[in-house]
Amino acid sequence: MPLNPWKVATFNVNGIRARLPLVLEWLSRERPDVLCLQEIKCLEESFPAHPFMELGYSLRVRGQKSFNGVAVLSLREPEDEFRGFGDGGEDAEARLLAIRVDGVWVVNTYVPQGRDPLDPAFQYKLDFLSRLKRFFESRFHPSMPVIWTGDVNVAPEPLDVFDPERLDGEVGFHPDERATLRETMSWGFVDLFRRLHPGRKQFTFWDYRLRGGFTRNLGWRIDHVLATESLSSVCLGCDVDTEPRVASKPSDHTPVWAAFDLSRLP
DNA sequence: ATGGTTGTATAACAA
Repeated sequence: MPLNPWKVATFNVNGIRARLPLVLEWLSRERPDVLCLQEIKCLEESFPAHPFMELGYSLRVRGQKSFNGVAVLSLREPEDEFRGFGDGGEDAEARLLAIRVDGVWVVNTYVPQGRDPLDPAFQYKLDFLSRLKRFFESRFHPSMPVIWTGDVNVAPEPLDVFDPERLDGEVGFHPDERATLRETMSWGFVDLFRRLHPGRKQFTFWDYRLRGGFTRNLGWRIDHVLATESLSSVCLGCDVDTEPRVASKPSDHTPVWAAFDLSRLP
């Protein structure tokens, strides 16, 4: 590792106010250059900004009362940002927040969960993923250093769910979602975790409702750090940190991080 | 088990 690896991390916190001590502890220890949060479940004015600022982070928050909500923390001040798609379409749900910092675009998304393949929310999820591809096409170029990260709510491959036979066709592991995710990723994204750890079964989310779900490893890999080729080529590591998932009062997700040597960017 | 738990508008959703 070089002296200054540049680190980005993603964490679906399932309520930032309920998770504040856990997130602060993890952030103090890991000190990523950028931390993307999803499901903060509060308005921007209710986000506990001060303890993060005391740790030296700049904050961008796109909040929503009770549901959804995303935030991006960064050690340096963002150089630019996108709050929502900004494409003229519906932008009421707080699910997208992007910043450019240290010359890297970091796009943080909380992709709709989809509820059930027969629910209208499922099509909304597919539409969100398609709209994201158009967002990437219109704002960036695949030759740029771009990271798409967050809770994507789709397990890409059978290895990414605890029981691929039983879960085939369920929300989160439906062929249509997997195909739509591939289509959006085809703009120019590499799944860093899978590229670095082929064949490894490692989840990022374990449903609270399955008793002993974490211990029995009944999980899903649905939180991702996806990067364009230039960043992928200087990636130093990408892994899942399960420690916050076994702490007291855990989120149902756990952080995923990736490190890069930006000085070697082509 | 059309179950289970958790966070938020502390009632009923959403996940």
